[in-house]
Amino acid sequence: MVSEFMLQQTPVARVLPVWSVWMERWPTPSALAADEPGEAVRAWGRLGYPRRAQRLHAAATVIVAEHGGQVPASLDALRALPGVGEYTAAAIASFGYGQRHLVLDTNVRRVLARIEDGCEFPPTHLTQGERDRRQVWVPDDPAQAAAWAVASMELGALVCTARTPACPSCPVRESCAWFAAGRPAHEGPPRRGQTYAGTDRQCRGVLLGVVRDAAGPVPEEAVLAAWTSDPAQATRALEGLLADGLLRKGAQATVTL
DNA sequence: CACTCGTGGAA
DNA sequence: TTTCCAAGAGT
Repeated sequence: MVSEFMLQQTPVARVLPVWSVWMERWPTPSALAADEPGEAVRAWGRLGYPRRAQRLHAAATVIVAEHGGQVPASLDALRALPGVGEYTAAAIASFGYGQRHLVLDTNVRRVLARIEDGCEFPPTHLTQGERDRRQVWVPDDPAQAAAWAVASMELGALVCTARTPACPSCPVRESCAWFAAGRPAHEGPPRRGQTYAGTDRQCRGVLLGVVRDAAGPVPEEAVLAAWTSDPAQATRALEGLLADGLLRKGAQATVTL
């Protein structure tokens, strides 16, 4: 569950070291729940999207309060936990409990888009229709389904990659529609296009980083001073971080995690 | 459905 | 140097 949270939009290589330290410190949901949410945010380091740390801590609290400290096995119970969406719930139930679910992450979506649809990339947004069409790929036997979930994801992560897929060494290239079609390039508009420099997101990251890397409470003034290009934006970002509970007001105009 | 929310490494 | 993008979730 911890690794699934950390891997939401963050590469494996960057997650590994943080995950090791985290699991050493908080081996169980109750251990995490007993500590401060701010400590979870601090231990999150620079993995990005620190709200995931906050939600993981909140999920641990719910697990202790409602599930006896054990990560629930049912999809519905998992889905009800903060920070657990369709993918993460299916991943935990499948990888952790050997259940039969469609674990449809970005890797598997790409793999099946190529194999079945002959398209280089899946649509931008996941629809129920796509989900229905992929569901039939899941083996009937739960253990086989769980193994298939891991395998299809690994195939996408290591072989059938987004940029330069290793088709020559792909074990299923003979049954891949995209390969058979000569690997046609993606049609349509660019799939993404988000600038990051100068955004509120970057600003929030800078401000939170100041507090995260400090030993104790940081003067509000010092936090805002970390973003000089647009003071109004800094003020707005700080308010947002406080509203989100990622930062808290301390004594004497200071802020803490 | 569209938008927001971090970060850093590889192409 | 700029762009792309990595095991998504919540509003």
